[in-house]
Parts: sequence; C-alpha cells; structure tokens
Amino acid sequence: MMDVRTLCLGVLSLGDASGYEIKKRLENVFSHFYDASFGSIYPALKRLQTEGLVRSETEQQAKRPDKKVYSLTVEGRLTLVRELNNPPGRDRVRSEFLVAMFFADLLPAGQVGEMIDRRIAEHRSLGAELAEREARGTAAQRFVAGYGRALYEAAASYLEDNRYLVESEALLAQIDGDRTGGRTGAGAGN
Amino acid sequence: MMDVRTLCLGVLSLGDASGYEIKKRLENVFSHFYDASFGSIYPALKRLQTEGLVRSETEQQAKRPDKKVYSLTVEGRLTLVRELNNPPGRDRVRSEFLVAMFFADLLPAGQVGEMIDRRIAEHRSLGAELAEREARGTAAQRFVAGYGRALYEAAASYLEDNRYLVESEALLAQIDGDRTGGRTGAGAGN
DNA sequence: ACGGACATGTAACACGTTACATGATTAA
DNA sequence: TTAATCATGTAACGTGTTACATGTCCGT
Repeated sequence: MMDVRTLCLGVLSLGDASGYEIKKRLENVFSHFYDASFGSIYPALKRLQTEGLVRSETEQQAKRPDKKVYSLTVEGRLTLVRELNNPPGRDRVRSEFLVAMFFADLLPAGQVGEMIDRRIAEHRSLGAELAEREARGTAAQRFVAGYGRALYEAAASYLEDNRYLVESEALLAQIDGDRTGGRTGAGAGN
Repeated sequence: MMDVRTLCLGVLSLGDASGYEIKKRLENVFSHFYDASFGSIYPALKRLQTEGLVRSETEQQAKRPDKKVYSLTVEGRLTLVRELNNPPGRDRVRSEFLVAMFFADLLPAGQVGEMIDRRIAEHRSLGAELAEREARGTAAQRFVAGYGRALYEAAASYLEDNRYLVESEALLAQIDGDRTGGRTGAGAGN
C-alpha cells in the first residue's frame, strides 16, 4: 500500500525537511502523478514518528512558528526500501476529460472542441514544464520527468490527430474552416 | 465533481442496466481510467433514485435475486449533460511504479529492471486490448479507446528507450548482454 | 465438491480533502 | 491593505474499498 506515508519517507530520503517543505517538494516533483495535502502530510509524519520511522528536531525560529525538521531513521529507510520493492500496483488514472469525451455525443460539438483545445494547450504546457525539469536532478529524476513529458506529448498529438472523431458535427459544418474562433463560452452553471 | 454517480448516469444513457451490469460495463470500458466497485455503485444508484435522476423496474427472475433495472429520467439526462459540460478537472494519476522509479537509486538495479520489464509487458498487453476495442463502438468510444492505446504505447516505448537511465548498475555490468534472462524473482516480503 | 458468474445490499474501515484556527513577514 | 509565503496542526466531511451476508446455478 503506497500512501502518503511512503511518499514522505521518500522525500526525506533525499534530505531532511519539515512538513511544509515536504509538501512543496511533492508539488514540484510529484504533482503530475501523485497528490498530497497538508491535511494528510502532517498526520502522516506524526504517525511515522510514533512508529520510529522518522525523527524530528525542533528548530526555533524568530517570528515564525517553530519548524519541525524530520529526518529518516535507519528503520525508516529500511521500510522505504521494502515498500518500494513491493511490486507496484496498477496505475490509477481518473480522468474527467476522458469520461466527457466518451459521452461526447451528448454534448454540443463546439463544447467538445473547446475542451480539446484547452486540453491540448494544458498538456503542451505541462510537458514543457517537465522538459525543463528533465535537464536537472539525478538520472532517476530525469527518467520520471521524461516519462511524464513523453505522455503529455503523446496525448496532445493523439488529440490533434483524432479529434475529428468526436467533432463530427463541427466537421460537417466547416470542413477546413478555422477551428479556434467563434465559440462563445457556454456558462455551465451549477 | 465527477463521481461514481455521474458515471452511472453515463452508462445508463447508453441503455438501461442493473447495478451489476453497470459494474461490468464500467470494467470493460472505463477500467483503464476510472474505477468503481459494487460498494460504491449500489449506494449511488439508490441515492440517484431518491433524487429522481433514475427510475427502476424490478425484474423478477426465477432462481435468482430480483434484478433492479435502472433507467435514466429526463432530469437525470439533463443532470448528466450539465455535469459533462462542466470544465473537466485535471487528470489524477497515481502511479506507484513512477514513485518507485523516482527512488530507483535505493533499489537493486536488477529489481528495477524487472519492474520495467513487467511494466512494458503490461502496457503492451493493455494497449492491444484497447486496440481491439478501437474497432467497435461509436466514434466517441473509439476515440477514447485509441487515446488509451496511444498512451500505453508511448509509455512502453519511453520505458524501452530510456530504461538505461535507471539501470546504470546493470548497464555497467553487461553492456549489451541479454536483458531479460537470468534474474530470479526477489521475494519482496511484506 | 469447489469455484466462479449472477445478483443485491450493508457496515466497517481507510484515506484523503477542505475548511478552520493562529499568526508573523514581506512584496505589490 | 491585501495577498502570498512561511509554518503547524485539528476536525468535519466525502468518497471509495473491503469484507461480510445471502443464495442459486453451472461447469469441472
């Protein structure tokens, strides 16, 4: 069971950090394929400490709340390695976008086109972000960043090449007209 | 908020079905990018019914528990469309595999190689499965299946092309030796 | 005799999110 | 002065999983 706790151990294996810093590092690095919030990180660290997998030193700071800097114990490092060695479970993907595409028949074609436009732009930009990260870090870190970038690019390309499948109405309406202009935002109120 | 309830509405928009059948259809179609279990589907249908979004007819069956066949109401269909029209949130990916790769330095290189071998095989096989599905269904359904297939393929190719980044030890040990043979399964105990 | 597919449902549990509570510093 | 960053933590809530409860039929 790979949960927030393991993730915390992992981040700590790269260097000591406070709960706050762990969150930041997870955002930088893992945000593309794993999420975690303060509400899960702080309790996780607390429990890891009672289990002896991490140790903390309170660093007093002037004008700021004390900072609890955590570090891995030997046991914690062993647990991490054991956890990482477990055969990884299947990736879990939860994509509202793909659900919407699956039921594209129920949506106005223009709306579908807009969603795809946005998605392509998002993926290109996220891919570019990861491409930058691919230049830095350890080989393993570059490997993971590159993986993300490759998938974002593959997704964007697929969308570009196959969008006609879900935009049939638009296809009939304007065979080779401009694809980006002319659509008003449909305010989908709750 | 795109949850199991919306998914149920979606499946029902393709035809009436019982809770059990909804589960099966979700398995076939969505299993690659969305999960749902009986424990979430049955309560969801119940609540959808009290909210008037679905209607049920009990079909009596000899020698089997009665089957509750659900169908969408007009309101349900409207709700579904409204929901699908909401700008889709970001995809959530949770990959134990990528977490393990990120910390590959902590693992024996052989172990990493094995994980990658398995992952490539899995992705190729899941991709092939989707490729079959790509031949059937509506255009939208083929679009989504194709998307999945494209991503599985991209991932598998990336892993093949870049695995050396996380297998440096293995790389030093056997420059161009056979990559698949010779590794014994390391029993990763609990 | 055993497991798997069919069929529905509940309860306990795990996990994570969001919002709340508190409070200083710094840049726009 | 308003928002953002730094900094920790709790409580309520939502959502989903797993296991349990029940029972038949069919294939091996």
